Amino acid sequence: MRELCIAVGLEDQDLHKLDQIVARRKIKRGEHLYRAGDTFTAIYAVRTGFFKTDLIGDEGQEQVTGFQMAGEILGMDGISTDTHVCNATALEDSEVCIIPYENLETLSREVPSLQHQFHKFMSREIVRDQGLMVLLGSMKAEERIAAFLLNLSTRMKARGYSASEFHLRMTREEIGSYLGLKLETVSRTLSKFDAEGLIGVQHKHIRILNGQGLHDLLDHGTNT
Amino acid sequence: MRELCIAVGLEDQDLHKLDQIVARRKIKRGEHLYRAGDTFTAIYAVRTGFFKTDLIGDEGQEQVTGFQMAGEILGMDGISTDTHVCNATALEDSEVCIIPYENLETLSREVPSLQHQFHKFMSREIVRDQGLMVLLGSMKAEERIAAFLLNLSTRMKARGYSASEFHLRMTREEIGSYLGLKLETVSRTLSKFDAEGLIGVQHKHIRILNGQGLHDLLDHGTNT
DNA sequence: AATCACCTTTGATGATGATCAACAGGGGTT
DNA sequence: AACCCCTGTTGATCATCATCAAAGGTGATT
Repeated sequence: MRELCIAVGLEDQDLHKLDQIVARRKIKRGEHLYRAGDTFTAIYAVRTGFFKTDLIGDEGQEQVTGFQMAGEILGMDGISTDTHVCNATALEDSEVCIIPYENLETLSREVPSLQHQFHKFMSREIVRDQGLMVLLGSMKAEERIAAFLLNLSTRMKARGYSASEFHLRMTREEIGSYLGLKLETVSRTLSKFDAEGLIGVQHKHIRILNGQGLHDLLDHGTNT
Repeated sequence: MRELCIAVGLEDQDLHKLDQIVARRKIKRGEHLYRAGDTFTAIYAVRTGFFKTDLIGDEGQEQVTGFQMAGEILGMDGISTDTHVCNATALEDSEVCIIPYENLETLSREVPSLQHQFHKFMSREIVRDQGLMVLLGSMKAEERIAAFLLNLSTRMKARGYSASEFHLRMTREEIGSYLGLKLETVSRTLSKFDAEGLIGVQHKHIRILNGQGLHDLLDHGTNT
């Protein structure tokens, strides 16, 4: 339990209380953790694996709204209307902690540090979404891809994996959907970065060869 | 106090407690409610007026992340790091309720319905942001403008104003920034809608003449 | 090992919206 | 009333990325 993200900073006794309301669940690759329209009952903390969340627009167009890895929280979109508005799908065999929402509210009334931690996670999600809005609203294709790769790299590193070499769990199409680009543009841009020596691309295996070079792409091509 | 959005559904006695921690503040047009980098101490409920929030990217490019009107909450981005990440600016003379965050956490431990209401507002913000991500990631210029106008119309109506006739508080440039478009594109698209009889445009005064027509723009031009 | 489905790459073309530029209109101030 | 600045409109051109199309790779399944 100690590694459960939302439990950071809890006292032993409080951790034990949290432990009692939490269950676990394994999700196989390709399975849904929840779907848009499902009744909201719990939020989920990713223990292992990799997820995507997506929204289906009114006419069936899919838009990926996020990729979640170990330590990240899923499902907070459901609190607002007691119904999940997005789908959550495992992109590899995964395991989550199920945190029943009613119990979480009750417990966080007893444990201020848990309450505060939960609020921070909600707020972090808001900040993350707004960062993506800036990306979608003002960056060009190359900047989006560079930002995406650097973001993934940072998150991998924070989890003890290599920051410079990793496997993409998602397809080019899913990346494109997330970044507001078509899959061909994603593929082309990755090829270009590869040709320029910024990264090495072999299928889904990515090596960051010149992180600074990727950073430089972000710091210049912006509009006034 | 009763109209304070976050207070919906509270008992009289709880409302009184909330009342005791809340203060008010007037903000003149053009003034900041808070700025990026300010220490986070409170969230704000708009009582009257109109705000925009924006994020300044690493090289000074502004991106509007939202427009807030009466009953909407500002500042929840700050919980995550105890620092506001965006600016909030009044677009007309306005008044807000100041809800000191520490007091809110304390009180919401005593008042479950307040706690739940607060969580709903955070979640609603997440859902709103994700809706905007879909707009930015997959809609064309005309669809974005149509969606924007309809969204404004709906929110005006919910507050008792006319849904078919209202004043824009923001400039074309701010609309463009919000929608990921340039101001010229915003202007051109509004002119086109006007020419087609969908709306009437006189400077910042907008009349919705054919709401269904605007809706139809959304329901078709989407990608597979 | 062979087949198949899916993912990816790459090329050619075209549409959308950005950019550059000039001008018009309002609102406020003196 | 005259002026000025800010905001908005409109036109012409151009860059970016979407679209259409074809072919090559990979991994899974039989």
